[in-house]
Amino acid sequence: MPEFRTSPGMRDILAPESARWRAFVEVFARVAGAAGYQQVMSPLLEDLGVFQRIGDATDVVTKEMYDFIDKGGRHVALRPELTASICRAFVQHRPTTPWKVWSTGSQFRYERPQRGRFRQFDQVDIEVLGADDPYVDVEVIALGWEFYRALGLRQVALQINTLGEPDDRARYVEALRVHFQAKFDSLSPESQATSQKNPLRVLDSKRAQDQALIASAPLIADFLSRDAAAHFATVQAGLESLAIPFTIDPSLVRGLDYYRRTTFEYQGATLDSAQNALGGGGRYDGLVESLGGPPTPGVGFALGLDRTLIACDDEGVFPAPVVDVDVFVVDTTGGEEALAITASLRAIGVRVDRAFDNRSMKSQMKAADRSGAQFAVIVGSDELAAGSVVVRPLRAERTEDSQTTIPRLDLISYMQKALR
RNA sequence: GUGGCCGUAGCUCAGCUGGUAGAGCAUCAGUUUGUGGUACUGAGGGUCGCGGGUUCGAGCCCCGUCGGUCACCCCA
Repeated sequence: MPEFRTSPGMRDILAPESARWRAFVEVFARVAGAAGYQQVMSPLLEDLGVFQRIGDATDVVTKEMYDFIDKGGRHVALRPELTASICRAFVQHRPTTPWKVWSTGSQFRYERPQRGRFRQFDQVDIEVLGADDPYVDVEVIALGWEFYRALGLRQVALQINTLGEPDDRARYVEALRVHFQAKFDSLSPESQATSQKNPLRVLDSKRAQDQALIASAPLIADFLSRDAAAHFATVQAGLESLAIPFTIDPSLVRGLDYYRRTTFEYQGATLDSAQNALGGGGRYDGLVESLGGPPTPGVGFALGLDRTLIACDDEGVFPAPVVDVDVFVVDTTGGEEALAITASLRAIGVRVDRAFDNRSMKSQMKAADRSGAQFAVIVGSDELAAGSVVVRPLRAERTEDSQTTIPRLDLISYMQKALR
């Protein structure tokens, strides 16, 4: 065992998976860009207070934050999510609204790692600030849906719900509290505690013991104001007009306290129940204000890279792209020729690799084969003396005279034609 | 934070009721005195996670610890 290895919940992403991650973000950037969203890059580190506005009742804030005092005495934290940072950026820069942005990057939560869950994890993210229109909710939800389709995923289920206006939500939470209090003893010990702090969250419990009481719980639908009900109805109608299938899940409350009105979640059918949330989001109309900005409606989502890639594996879609070179230079005369040849070919945009350490020709040819190159350019002592190089096709069937010797000076134009 | 399972070469793993380590793949080299993909041959590489204990003797048993994994929790 090496003395040092990655810290728990952290990992190295090596090739070919690293290329897949890059491609993943590129697809997302394309989908978001095509809808008029622009990228925002915010710091990994913020004042702790930025994230505390997410809500004191959430585990993300109270138990899972990587926070510390920096050398200047500031209490800072590694971001546990993107939304709060982006809202802080909105307050700081006051862009014109609607501000439609996408973002991506690592986030940090101190949790026990398991399948589809790491302490450093990546998401892609969409936020729209400054528009109250239910059709923004629809656009955002549809964007996530499109993205999954662009990856090739088919077995994704969209769940939606509404939590109502703040007043609706407050009355509903109170009704839930009463409901759970009445049958307190039949709740699991964990849910008993949760029902005191945040009754909504009990609806999220996966324990069998709690299911009966969850099923008999009051429904948010009975607490909605006219405006909230109308908003939700328009969201549903919009999704229907786009032919995006969805299910209304009254227990979909999501983990962050800032959600108001619309909430939604994309669930992978192939993942089992524990970590089946590929992505989720909703409205968070009060968040910007709580960060010191003007009253500003907001809606957005975050999609987890790890879980989405697991879903891709399960469906056999979105494989890691192959990263090959075009040409591999084999030089048995010491390597200086290879230096010149690779430089001149790279200068015209040809992807070129070479061997080092003056290995045997056989060894270099093996490396050439593994590189995936279409051609090997071979320089031995004869070629060096004659001012020529051998160009050998590697992909084609092997035949005795498939290779050809050309003057060194003709190599650039030869390759330009051969690789066209 | 709680619990189950696991921890042997770079990777995947084998190792019977305890007798001081093996395979496949990968790597490197050779068979082929300049030329890859197949085949054959060989080589390098392990203080069996770490620390204690039991024993004449531990990879194998016991305790602890660290790490991994899965589940709860939480959430993406």
